[in-house]
Amino acid sequence: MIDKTFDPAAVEPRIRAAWDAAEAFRAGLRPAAEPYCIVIPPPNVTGSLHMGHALNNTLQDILVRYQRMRGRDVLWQVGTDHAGIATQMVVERQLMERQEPGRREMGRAAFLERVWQWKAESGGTIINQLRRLGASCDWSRERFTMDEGLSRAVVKVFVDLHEQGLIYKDKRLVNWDPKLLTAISDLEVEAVEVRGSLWHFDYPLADGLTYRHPVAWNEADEPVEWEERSAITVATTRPETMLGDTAVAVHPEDPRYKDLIGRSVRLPLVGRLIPIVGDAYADPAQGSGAVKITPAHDFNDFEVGRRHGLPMISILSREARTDLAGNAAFLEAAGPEAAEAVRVLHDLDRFEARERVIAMMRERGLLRAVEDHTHMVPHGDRSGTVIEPYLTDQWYVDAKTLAEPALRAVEEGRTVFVPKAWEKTYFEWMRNIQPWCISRQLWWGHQIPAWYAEDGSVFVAHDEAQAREKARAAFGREVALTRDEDVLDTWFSSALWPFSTLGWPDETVELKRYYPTDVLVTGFDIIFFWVARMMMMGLHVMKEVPFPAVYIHALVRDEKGAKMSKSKGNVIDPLELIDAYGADALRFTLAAMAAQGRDIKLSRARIEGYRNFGTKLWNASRFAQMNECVRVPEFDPSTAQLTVNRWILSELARCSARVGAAIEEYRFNEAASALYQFTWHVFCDWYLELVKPVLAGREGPEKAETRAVAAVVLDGVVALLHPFMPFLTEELWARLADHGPPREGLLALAPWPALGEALIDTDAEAELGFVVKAVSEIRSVRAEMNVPPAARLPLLVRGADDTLLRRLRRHEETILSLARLERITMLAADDTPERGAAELILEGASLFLPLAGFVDLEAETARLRKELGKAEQEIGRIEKKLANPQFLEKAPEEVIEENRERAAEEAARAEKLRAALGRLGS
RNA sequence: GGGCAUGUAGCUCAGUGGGAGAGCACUGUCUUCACACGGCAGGGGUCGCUGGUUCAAUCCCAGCCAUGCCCA
Repeated sequence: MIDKTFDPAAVEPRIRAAWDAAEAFRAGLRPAAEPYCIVIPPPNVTGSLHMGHALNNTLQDILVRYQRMRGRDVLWQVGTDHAGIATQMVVERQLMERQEPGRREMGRAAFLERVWQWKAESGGTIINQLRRLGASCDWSRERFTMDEGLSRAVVKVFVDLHEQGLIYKDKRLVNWDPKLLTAISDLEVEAVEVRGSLWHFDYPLADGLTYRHPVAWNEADEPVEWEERSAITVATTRPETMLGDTAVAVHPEDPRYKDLIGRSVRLPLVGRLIPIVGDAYADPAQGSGAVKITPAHDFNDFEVGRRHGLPMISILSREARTDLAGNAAFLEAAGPEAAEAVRVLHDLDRFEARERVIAMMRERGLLRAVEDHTHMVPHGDRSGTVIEPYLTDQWYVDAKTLAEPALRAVEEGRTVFVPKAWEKTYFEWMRNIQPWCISRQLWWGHQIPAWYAEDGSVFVAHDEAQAREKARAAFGREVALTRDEDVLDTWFSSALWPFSTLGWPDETVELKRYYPTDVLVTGFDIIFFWVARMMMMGLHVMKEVPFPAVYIHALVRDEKGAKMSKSKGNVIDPLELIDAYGADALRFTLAAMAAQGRDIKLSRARIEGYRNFGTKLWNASRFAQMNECVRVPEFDPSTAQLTVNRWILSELARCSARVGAAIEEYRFNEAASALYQFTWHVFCDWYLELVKPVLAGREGPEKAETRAVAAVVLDGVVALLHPFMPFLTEELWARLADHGPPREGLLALAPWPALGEALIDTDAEAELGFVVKAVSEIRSVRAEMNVPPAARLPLLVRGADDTLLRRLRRHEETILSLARLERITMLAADDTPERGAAELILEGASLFLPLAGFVDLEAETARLRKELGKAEQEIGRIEKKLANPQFLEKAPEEVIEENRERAAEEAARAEKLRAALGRLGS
């Protein structure tokens, strides 16, 4: 006997073990079947399961389990990425905590050994957590971006792209993390709003030059007063960078300054003579309208510098400390005053240098003003430190060239985004793509396969031997080579994931069979990271899109709609929810809330509700088992005789079609709600109640058929629900076979119950629709009239047509039981029931409930009046429409007809209600 | 400042060019032999605002307001 409630904590591990033992999720077991493949967006190896993962993987699992049941040969490729910075930080922290020697002390080789050791011990956390969620990945094929095979793919792509001129070395500004001492990508930079100041500095014009600067304006905004000035004022949020200024820019059309273009200012503190250039980057409305240009320390200034051929003077070190003494570029054109600057300002932290520069400018009377100023400051998302634009040599991928085919693929619909709106985001990013800086000053990662000779010439090769060979060819002799110390951005290897995991560069069977994959499921915040890069690399290397569809799901927020974050302390741990409610409840909740284009506000109340839903199905199964509803293998559902059985099979067939279509369109919430609606409000609320009299009655063909149908429908609903609630349904699948013929295998591998059109029976649906309506209305009247629930009333029917009579007779027993009636009596057309009977109108007939004992005349009057009011309102609205000649002329015939019918129906109903009120004497 | 979303019942959210829906919460009621993680019944909305298109707008279009996100 099935227990009263489902116990997830006890059942889940057992079910998981059964799946494992059967190797149920292994790809390739159905060689004749059409393949279906999803590669997991590889989670970070240092990570643990958060709500975003839970949603992301629940959706993938629904797709994958559905396709597996549909008979496809499914590969859900699982694995993790090596997360360069994050992993290195984790291990360094560990070393520090254990008071062991640091990374630099132990050296590169020893450190990497420690990282691998850490990976072996702790790197499997998230994979195990995915299993708790019920994910049906092919665990036997787990991959890691640092695996031998995947690393080989990385080297090959690097070498090939380099040969093709698509990877190159360049000196540009990068986002430099002065704490981690590495370059990071634009996407790892977070802009944080900071309340700072805007300092206005006077830069004296060279050669004693002066100009007229307006100081007062009239209403028409025309200057009316000027003053003679000998300095130009610039505003800056970063005073310390002035030491590296190489120009002042003004807008070419700015009347205040345009005559000064081509002249020079003498840079205070440094004495360098720098030009005033005209450039539209200077916004006349911003600050003083003149901006200092520091090409080596600001991305915009860098561009201005390029346009005007300005020198680039870097005045900061890798640690973001001032670097002035012995700095040739800084000293080259400096004046005598620079000596003091070097003495006072050299080797200071950038923020301290800022204070000193401000103080020195103030002492010299060159600080004109200070304003409060709120602006966005870039921060490293790992280190949290302020990112420094920094001039260094780095490796770059020519992303613009690779983006071309990736853009076209989406424009031409070879890859589609669901929902489509995200294509715009993708286009926007791809069309404005910047060179992708792929080198990182880290140890953990794929070391760049580039070797340098003593003269600095570089040899990119698959391995050292090949590099040596290339060097020999170039120099005509053996030369000493040193390998590039840097490693590649983690995303470089992730970009290859859809084919590197399948064996590329080898021409494996899997690669041929599963590439391109079928869909990529991910969050919108990751479009740039994964989608764009996988598209670029997939198209370049494989000449084919990596996936024809990208499903973008929502962000999971807390119940107030705030983004979950550790610093806010509002993160909900999915594992804790699984402990509390079971994985199935969490999964169903996420699926039910995964409406396209809207974020998920997760609350415990919702999860509890869907836990209850699972219990409901569980108890329905319990009921079926108690009533010996066992499967009858030779029973063919299409031969069912009883209308109620034909009806539930019809409803099941509709539900199955709806769920399948919804999953295929990535409408997870629609699939979930179709299942919820059918299971609870059709199967449990009505079917099981309707067949209770049969199941409680005598043995016979009707009871046998009902038992068989109940078993078929229960099997069906359990199977349809399996992609959403895999544990509970797998358990029920087994328990429902406690009696009767044994199961052949696991539900995870059972066929999807695609019940054909043949089971759809509109007559049965109409008939049961009537029964449901009749019972509901009678119950409603009883409740409103305060009839004691236990009281059995007679029902008098007048004016029923043949169909109605037949239906009443056929379902008399169930109507009597569900509406708590004593008997149904037919009245002749001229018969009037005794006074004090409540009347309701159904299908053109009058149904009377004699309530003489308990009827409350006033309540009944009020009830009828309300009904009548509704009917009249409806009639008014429809007749207004029908009276409009335009409507009759232009609206489609069927809409007009429908309105006419409704008007007639409502009119008849109103007529009867008025008569009923008349009988009550009001 | 630019771009993209979103605004529907107390809350969370579906939905559609032609009769406003769900879940939760709420109210009343029932310990009836699957289930109180339950049954039955019920209340509750000018579909953000203003215009336009249309025979007909919650839905399409424009503007505005509000909120959120992304980019500068």
